[in-house]
Amino acid sequence: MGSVIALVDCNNFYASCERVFNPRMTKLPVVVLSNNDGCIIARSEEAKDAGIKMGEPFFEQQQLIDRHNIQVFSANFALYGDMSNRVMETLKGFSPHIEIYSIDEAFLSISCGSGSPESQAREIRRTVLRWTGIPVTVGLGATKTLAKAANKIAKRTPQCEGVYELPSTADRDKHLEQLEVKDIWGVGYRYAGFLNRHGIYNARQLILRPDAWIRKNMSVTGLRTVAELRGEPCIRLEHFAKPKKAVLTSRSFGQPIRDQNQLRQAVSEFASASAEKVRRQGSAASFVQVFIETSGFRDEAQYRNFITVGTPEATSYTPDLIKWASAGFDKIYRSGFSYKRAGVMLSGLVPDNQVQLNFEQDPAMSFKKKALMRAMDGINRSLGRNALFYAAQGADRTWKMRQLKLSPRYTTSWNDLPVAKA
DNA sequence: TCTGGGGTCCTAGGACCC
DNA sequence: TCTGGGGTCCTAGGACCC
Repeated sequence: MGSVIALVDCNNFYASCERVFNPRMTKLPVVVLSNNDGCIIARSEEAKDAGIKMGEPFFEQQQLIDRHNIQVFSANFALYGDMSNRVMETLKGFSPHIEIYSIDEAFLSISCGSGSPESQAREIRRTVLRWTGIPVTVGLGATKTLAKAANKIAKRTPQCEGVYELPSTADRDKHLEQLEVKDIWGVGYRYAGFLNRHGIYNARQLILRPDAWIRKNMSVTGLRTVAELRGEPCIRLEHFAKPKKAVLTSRSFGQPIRDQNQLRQAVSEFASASAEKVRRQGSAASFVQVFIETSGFRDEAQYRNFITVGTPEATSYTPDLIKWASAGFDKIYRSGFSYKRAGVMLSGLVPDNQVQLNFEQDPAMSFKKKALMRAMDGINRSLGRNALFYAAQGADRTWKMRQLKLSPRYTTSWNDLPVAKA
């Protein structure tokens, strides 16, 4: 007794970020595109009302966009990441028990001591909006899954005004009738179809099924989801971010690449970016995976392949990782194809300070490598990504993304600072 | 035609999340 | 012309061992 889980979710987060610095657009429909200006990955309410679909290719929605005068932005993840930090810092003021679940969501454990959970939730909403300009919705429930469910209901019910609490009393189950199985956290497209075929359409019907049936058809993860819907906490609040087990950097290219050297440069760049992410969490990688692929949408010869290369000892040293990635790449590259996408995954991540040194290796060298990486990361942090980069990455960037509608990095670059005019 | 019975470890694939 | 990117967990089945 005494505490409840709140799920705070930023509304249409990327679209909202763009609007914070474009007050003129407050009432205009806004969409944000994925990398390479490929798909629509965020929509303001007005854009949703206009019938713009989530995840659809931009070019297919172009007519609708023109007709409704929808404002279009290329993804600006530097901006969104920074805005996310501001929102999360604000939330930390409301509860020390917080799990940052994604770029735009956090679970908070709220104690019922100081005001009802609902009044606290309303205060959270007001404060985040005032301090960051980002509107949020808060769902309240006895478990994470119920908080998620409450959030879903709040979002689609205007009368909730951004806050909804699933009651903890016995009649909670009736409220679960409002929740379609496809909207349950942990039930995706496949399971929703399966459940529907068995006559189960909403969360209430689901929790009435016997455990054995759930276990058999939806595995133990399904069982956890159902227990949580019944009000029994099974998924803990993770206060500390767990280190990632694998890190991936991949991109589609603005233009297809046929040339081996150019493609190798892209692969080197992805290896370098992944290495930096690995260092940031204090890890070293035991495996390097490289993949390359052709478009899949084009009516021409297709090729995709990947390779896993084991490193002699776990490392986070960029030149070594570029070397292994390039070697792998040269093994899987085939000429005569138009490549559209490539990526480098680093896995088998171990804490950097526990790396087993090869006995032939000079400990002083390992120390120098780490010092060099620290210096390089520091310079790139202060002067911008890739201020320093390796020759292997190539200087011409022929494979760069298309980002025709990029907004300025208002909050992370002095040059892009918004200017108030008198 | 017959072709044990366990265990463990690894991997590929499928499900999910944002 | 143009179709995102980055993760986690679970399970089944094969390899291998005794």
